[in-house]
Amino acid sequence: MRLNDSDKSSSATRGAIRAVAEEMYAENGIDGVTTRALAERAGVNMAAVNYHYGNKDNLTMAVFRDVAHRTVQRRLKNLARIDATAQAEGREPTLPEIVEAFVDAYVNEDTPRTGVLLAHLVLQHRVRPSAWTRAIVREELDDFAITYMGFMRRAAPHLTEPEIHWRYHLMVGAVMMSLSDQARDGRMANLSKGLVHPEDRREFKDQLVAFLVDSLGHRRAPGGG
Amino acid sequence: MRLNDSDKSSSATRGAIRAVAEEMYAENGIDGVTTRALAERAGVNMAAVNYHYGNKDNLTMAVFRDVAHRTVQRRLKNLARIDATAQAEGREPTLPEIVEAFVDAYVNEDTPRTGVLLAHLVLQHRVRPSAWTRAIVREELDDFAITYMGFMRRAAPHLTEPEIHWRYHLMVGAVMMSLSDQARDGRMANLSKGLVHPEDRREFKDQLVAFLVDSLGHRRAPGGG
DNA sequence: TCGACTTTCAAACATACGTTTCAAACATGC
DNA sequence: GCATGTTTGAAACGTATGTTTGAAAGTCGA
Repeated sequence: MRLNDSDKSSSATRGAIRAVAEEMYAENGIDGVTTRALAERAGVNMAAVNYHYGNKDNLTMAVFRDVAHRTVQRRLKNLARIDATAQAEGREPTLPEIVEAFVDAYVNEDTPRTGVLLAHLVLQHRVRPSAWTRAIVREELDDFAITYMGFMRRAAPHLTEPEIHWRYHLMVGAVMMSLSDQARDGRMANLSKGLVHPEDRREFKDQLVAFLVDSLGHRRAPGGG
Repeated sequence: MRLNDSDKSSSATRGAIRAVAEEMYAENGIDGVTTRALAERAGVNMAAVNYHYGNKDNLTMAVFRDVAHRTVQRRLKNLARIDATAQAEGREPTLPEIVEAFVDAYVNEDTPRTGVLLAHLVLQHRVRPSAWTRAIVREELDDFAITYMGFMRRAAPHLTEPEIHWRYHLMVGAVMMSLSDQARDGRMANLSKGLVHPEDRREFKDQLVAFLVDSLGHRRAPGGG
């Protein structure tokens, strides 16, 4: 028996566990997945999870670290492209451009579960922060946040430095909550009696971008009152 | 032994349980409070929880239903006052007015834990919906949402009907997440290296209102692109 | 075919939690 | 003061979960 998992990467069992974990986390949330249910659905013995991943937290962390990493990479690529275009045209990136670069990872066709999974991670970290959620947020997401705020600064130069921070976090909050509502066919569809369709990627993207661009586009008098 | 709790309302034990539950839910989150820890901190036997409340879910539901109810009542009162003033002046309520009516329940001095608790409820409902979270959301919050959207419609007549729904939910999402960050001395304070102070009620309110008013104040071209 | 290593499996294990039990303490009306 | 109903208390219970165990099965090179 080996505890080091560096050599077990090609096992079919290991892969099945990983794939099913991602599915189930997206469907049931992080606390809603038990080792037993996971093993059964993957057609695998329960002990295999511990054999291949050491323990359940390790598996969970692997899944979500990967999701976070892929999301950030995609966004950084988007931002780099936008930056290049803007520079070539002798201007700064625009707000709609950078907002779209942010939400793209969620509304994109080829990464269907990404948004829901990342929302689960972030909400879990808020509802019940743990060692592994903290680790992922710090190691995979924090740097990107700083980078993104740099772009916000350039695209919305009227915002003060505190406003940049506040609005970045408010923006992330709005997006995460809307993703979690989209996930479990939710409150919004319900209250609107079918008027809005959160599961429609196009509508989702349009409404999200519109809201976010507006929310970043103007400045109030500071200190107000 | 009585299972009906209508007569046990005046017990000191019952009150202690309830008070400590509210404290602990605000501090540790909903899943972070065990019957044992609660009983110990309240200086009460574990069985008292079940004796006075039937079971733990009942207690939790009582706490959060009350928080939700009080929040909604306060907001309705705010909106009624705003409406009266506006009508007297022959105009519609303004966006800053109705946004402030919304966030007031959280930034107010005399209800310090309200915001954090309600955020825990809403996030819990998203992360892990259960019978009792669903019941509270439906019975205490949904009606208010409809009412509030009515005010949004009047204060922001340029928004289409779907936009009203989308932006209400995006707005709620942003607020809930910012409250949960304020709660556990959080990511925002951290990333900004002390530049912003989410625990400062005044700053919190100003930034929140500014963000929300902007996010509701303008309309993008629908369908975009 | 053998032997060493890896992987799978059913079962047992440890633990944390909400809940129940039942007797003791308490309160209250007569 | 006693009988009756209420509240408290320590301990036991049931259950769900992640984890460990030890043997069986599989893999593969010599």
